[in-house]
Amino acid sequence: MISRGPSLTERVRRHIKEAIAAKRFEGGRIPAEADLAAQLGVSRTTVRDALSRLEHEKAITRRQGAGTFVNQPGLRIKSKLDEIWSYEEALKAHGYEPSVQVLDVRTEAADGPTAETLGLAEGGPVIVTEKLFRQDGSPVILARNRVPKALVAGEVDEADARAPIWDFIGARCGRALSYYVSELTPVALSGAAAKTLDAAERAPAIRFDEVGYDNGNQPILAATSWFRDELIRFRLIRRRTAP
Amino acid sequence: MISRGPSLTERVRRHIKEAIAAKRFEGGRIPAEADLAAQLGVSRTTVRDALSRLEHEKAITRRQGAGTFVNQPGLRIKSKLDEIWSYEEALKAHGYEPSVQVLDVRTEAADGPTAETLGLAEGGPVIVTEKLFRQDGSPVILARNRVPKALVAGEVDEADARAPIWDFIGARCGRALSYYVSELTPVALSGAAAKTLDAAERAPAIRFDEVGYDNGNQPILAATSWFRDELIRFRLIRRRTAP
DNA sequence: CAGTGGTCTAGACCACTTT
DNA sequence: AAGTGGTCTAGACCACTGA
Repeated sequence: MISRGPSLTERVRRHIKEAIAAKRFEGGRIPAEADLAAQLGVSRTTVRDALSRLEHEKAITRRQGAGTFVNQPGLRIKSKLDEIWSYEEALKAHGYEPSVQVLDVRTEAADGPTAETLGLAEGGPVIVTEKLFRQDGSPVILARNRVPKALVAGEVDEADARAPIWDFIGARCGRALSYYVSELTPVALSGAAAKTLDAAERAPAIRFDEVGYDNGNQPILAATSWFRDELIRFRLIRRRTAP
Repeated sequence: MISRGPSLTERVRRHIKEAIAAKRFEGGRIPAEADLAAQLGVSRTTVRDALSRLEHEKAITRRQGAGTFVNQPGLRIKSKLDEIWSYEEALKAHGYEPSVQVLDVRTEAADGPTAETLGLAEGGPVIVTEKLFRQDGSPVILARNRVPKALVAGEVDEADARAPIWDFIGARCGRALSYYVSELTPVALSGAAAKTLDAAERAPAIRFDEVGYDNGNQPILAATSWFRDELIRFRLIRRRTAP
């Protein structure tokens, strides 16, 4: 049967996911929805909802008339670009133990573009934190986060800044980061960024310009990050979408 | 009522999508699921399925207990990286009329890595096409596609190669491209690639290394593309996923 | 508290794939 | 023809939001 947990659908999803991980499905074929429902003692709708979630995670493939199948491991990619939520986790997925160094925490006046993206008056105070992520001692990611000071309760010190940014926002702003809209630009590292990342002048890198939104689609975070690519690589899955 | 079309759910989805585009929902608030169901004369399940699809496309946001809301236009991004399916379409979304130039069509022996990703014997013949996409005359994307010759019916000429690659595969290989797994690397353009793209030596760019799969998760396409970023920019939405 | 989306059931028929 | 996922219905109760 199924272990306890949140919703029935979610428990069914985890149950199937565990079975996939344990390779309990012969030939990668998952039993028919009706069979699963009978086995687990739930309705077919519940099974279908669970399978839909797994399909969306690219864990399985459904083919009408044919059946439901476990995806190849290559498809179940770690550190998919669109699912990265924490740089620490992304680096861990690459097999290294990351370390975080807080370079700076300061309050400054928002410049024009920042004020605009965050919906502030120009010059309104923002808290800026800069962090450097290392892998085996080598700097890999440089991140600069900007949060409106008005949203943050209390003062911010280095220890606060060390936590992942969404933890910080959840704890200190009374709301949760829901998603990022990210823009991705290839750059040649230079000056301070190159030095901080211990990279050659004009070394190729990727810059992320991101805006973080809360559940109500209000912008609460403006972030810029630089990635050295020798040590971290991004993958994603592209699918056709309906018109 | 609802216009004719594929499935009821899909028709409901399009109906709602049109209403969103026409701004027929006051204050961006979409009626309650039960109301929509009654209005359209379908079950609430059908409405929910349609809304789920729209939610996945980031067209709407659902908040339990509160309601369903139209997303801000900024969220409904064009040319999202994970939804790009045709470079022509992506360029059009940037507001330019793209042109395509076929640089080369040839048959060659697969090298080791290509043979491995495509599941061929080493040295097995692959058809290679190289295409250059321009925007207002400026080269923007250089794409190199490799397809196993055994999959392709008949000979391939420039006119065949001019079509989008999935059209070509659908028409000539008897199967459909279902999705890509893409790896993204920042590079400094040099040599032939820099020259072809009319870019400065060591100009920053992004290289895509991709494998295209069919419905049965079989690899049928190995592609490499280079993008000049001055003219095209990529965005994506990052969301938290369930553990 | 009323209203909303979230979960869940039981059952029916259809479209497609495989044998 | 048998078996599979896809669609659709009608109805129930729960969890959460907001006034």
